[in-house]
Amino acid sequence: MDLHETALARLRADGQRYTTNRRSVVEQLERSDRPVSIPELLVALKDLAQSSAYRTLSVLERAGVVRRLVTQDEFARYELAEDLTEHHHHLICSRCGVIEDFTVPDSLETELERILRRVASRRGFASASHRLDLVGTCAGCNT
Amino acid sequence: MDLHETALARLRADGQRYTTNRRSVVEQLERSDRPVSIPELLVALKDLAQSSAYRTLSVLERAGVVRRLVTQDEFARYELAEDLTEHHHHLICSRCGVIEDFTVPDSLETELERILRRVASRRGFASASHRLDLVGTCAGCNT
DNA sequence: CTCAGTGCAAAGGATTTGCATGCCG
DNA sequence: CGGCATGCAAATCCTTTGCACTGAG
Repeated sequence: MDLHETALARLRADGQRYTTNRRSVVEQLERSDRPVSIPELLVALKDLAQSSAYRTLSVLERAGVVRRLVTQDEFARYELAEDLTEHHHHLICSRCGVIEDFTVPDSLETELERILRRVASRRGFASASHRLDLVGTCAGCNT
Repeated sequence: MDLHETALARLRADGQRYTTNRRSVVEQLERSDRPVSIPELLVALKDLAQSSAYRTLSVLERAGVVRRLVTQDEFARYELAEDLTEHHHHLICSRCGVIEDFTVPDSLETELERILRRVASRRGFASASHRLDLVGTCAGCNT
């Protein structure tokens, strides 16, 4: 199924429209291979007002189209929802805040899932997803 | 080595003192079995001013005594630095923001480390540590 | 046409900071 | 004693919100 059709469907299900602004934001996230902060988004989409960016992303998040990431960085970052992309993890630079995507072998993922499911049920946590990040300093910041 | 001696040593190394306030904060974190937010800290330590809490934790973080965690929650949370406690992971409640600790089998940790080390070096990331969290809704929020 | 979405500017709220005071080393 | 840490209050800055206008359906 197409990304935009899915986005449209999810917004509709949430009583929302799929407007030009919202489509632009989704397209921008699709174009990027890493989570995007709002300042970055505003640079890429000159006609988007800051408040609209916040509002749009908030709506898209509630509809399950995007996911909000919070890091040590000063800004929050957004990416397409997990089920609209490939399951992946993040390399986070603790110096400049940039985030890159990476994946691990399926065998490890499966093992992880199995163990985490057990932990969750033991603690009474519901419908848990996991998050595996690598934190360090990126190539750029090391030089 | 004792926790407070280590804290003292690390602060000294950073040109800082280990004052009463700072010791109280470290003790409070030691006492808690989960990361603590600043509002929580202020309740536990009535005599601590809010600005001092922020400043103290900032100093302790720079000295490598505590670690700052950021979640979707409105407040940041702090815990003792990884090497002062046991290596562990977090169950994060996306509803109320509470964080609980958990551990996974050594075999999985080892496997994780091995693979992540490979990913990091391939991407030019330096001295990376990892972070594995479970996100869901806690027992309290499910009822 | 109607109402949700948008832009602008102002408000919110966690966190940071300036400054005077007090305590640690 | 001298300078760093602390408290108080004010300032910052990301994010949210009020309001009037515009555009989608």
